[in-house]
Amino acid sequence: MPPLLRHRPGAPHPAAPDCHSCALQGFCPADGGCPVERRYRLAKGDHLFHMDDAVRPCIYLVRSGCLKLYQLNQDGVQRIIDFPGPGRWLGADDIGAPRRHACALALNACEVDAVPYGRLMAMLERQPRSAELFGHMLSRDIARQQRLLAILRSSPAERRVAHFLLDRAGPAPAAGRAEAPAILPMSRQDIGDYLGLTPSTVSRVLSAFRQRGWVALRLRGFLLLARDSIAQLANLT
Amino acid sequence: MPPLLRHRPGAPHPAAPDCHSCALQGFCPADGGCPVERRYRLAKGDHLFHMDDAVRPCIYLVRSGCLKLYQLNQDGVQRIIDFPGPGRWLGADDIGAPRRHACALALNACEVDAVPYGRLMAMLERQPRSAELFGHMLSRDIARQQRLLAILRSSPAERRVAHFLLDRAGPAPAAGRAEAPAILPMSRQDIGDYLGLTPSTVSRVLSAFRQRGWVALRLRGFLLLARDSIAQLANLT
DNA sequence: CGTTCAATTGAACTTGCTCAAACCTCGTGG
DNA sequence: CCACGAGGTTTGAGCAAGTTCAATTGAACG
Repeated sequence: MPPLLRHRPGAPHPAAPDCHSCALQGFCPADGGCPVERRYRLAKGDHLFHMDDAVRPCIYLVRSGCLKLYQLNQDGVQRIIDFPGPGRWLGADDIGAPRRHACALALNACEVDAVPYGRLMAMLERQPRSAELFGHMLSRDIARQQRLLAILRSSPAERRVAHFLLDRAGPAPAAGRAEAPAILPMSRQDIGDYLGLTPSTVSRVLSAFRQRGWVALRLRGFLLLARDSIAQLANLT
Repeated sequence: MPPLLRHRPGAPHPAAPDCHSCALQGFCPADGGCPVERRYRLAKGDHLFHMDDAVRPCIYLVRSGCLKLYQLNQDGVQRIIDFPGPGRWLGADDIGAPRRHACALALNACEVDAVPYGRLMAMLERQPRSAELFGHMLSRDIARQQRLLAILRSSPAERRVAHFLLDRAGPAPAAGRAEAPAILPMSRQDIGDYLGLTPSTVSRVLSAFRQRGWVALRLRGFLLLARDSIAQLANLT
């Protein structure tokens, strides 16, 4: 079990924990009743939870770092579900289930805040239209899954990778500002599993992008040099 | 707007509406407070709602028939999301959104019951652990999406079609009983869009199954002759 | 009975996979 | 400090699967 930060459970959170990029944006009451209970620090390779763990009734907010959410087949083959990073949450789809249905592994050093279901629900119920709020909260994840489904259904490899890179790079920088280097903490194998491609194909496509001058590649990161070209190829709908 | 059945809103549902196969199985109070407000009858080709319609705060329970849930690209290309049939619901992922993000089209004659969010939520809140219940309700859909994701990521065409047929055929009949004929109300194009294949490939695979004696094909339906072989090919994990 | 649209089938082609070899990176230990 | 080894990455050649395009068949409906 990973070490946890000092923070008195039950008390309102001592300092605003990155509210500007929080997944609960707009749901917390303005009077500072932050529902975070604990902060976990994970080192690279640590598991936040395993498949078939008993579900601790919490959702987790990712503050920094990047995780790999995956399932293990009985064949031992992994099925990547997602790579949640800062501003995302995990565990909401295990609400009401007895055991976790996936593993969550830290790809690099991570900070993760735990919010107990009880506090989340109490907070929502203090708001009018709690059902709508909760639904809206979940709908972002459903929409993300559907975007991935759309890509997997029938896109060539280059479009899949283009989409993935844009997703990793985040929103475009303000006009006139340079692209920030983006990290790629997962292996080519992981990317391939996520996109339905083989590691070889991922590598080939990335090399092709590099040769066209679209990206600068490093082993665990990249820099977008031609976001427009990549976005055009990805053909975002 | 489709015609609606006579049923006094606000009153408890006059007759138990197919509770044995209802998607709300286990959530309704035992004392008969069925939250259904109205029943819609749709003819083949009718839309229950369109993309970008203002969201009427209801979820819809499919009682009979089969619908096509899809989005329209700006290119005019359709993206199939799902084919909800009896016992499924629609619209839960639009909770909290201002506009519907997909179209729902009846593929044949359908009966659909509407449940207002308000009643659903009131019903859940009368139960202990309403959050868990609601989460459990949604998790079935998420699990379905993830199963589809797994298939799309890297299965050959035959496995995709095998999986689709098993999904359409429903659970195996009791030992010794014959397979019931299953309907296939959608076009080959729709099946292809759903599975990430071309209509040609779908047709080829179905023909191959027929030639192996695994299925009997009709234009808008089929009959499983060798469920075992197909299940083995689908290799359900 | 003819029209129309969907489904089937065939042939050539393209894409991404498989298999395999070479290479790079990084941690480990001499 | 350097050599070594292990694992991940890149790249190539051949191959198999599915697509594209087009022609044919079939079914439904006026």
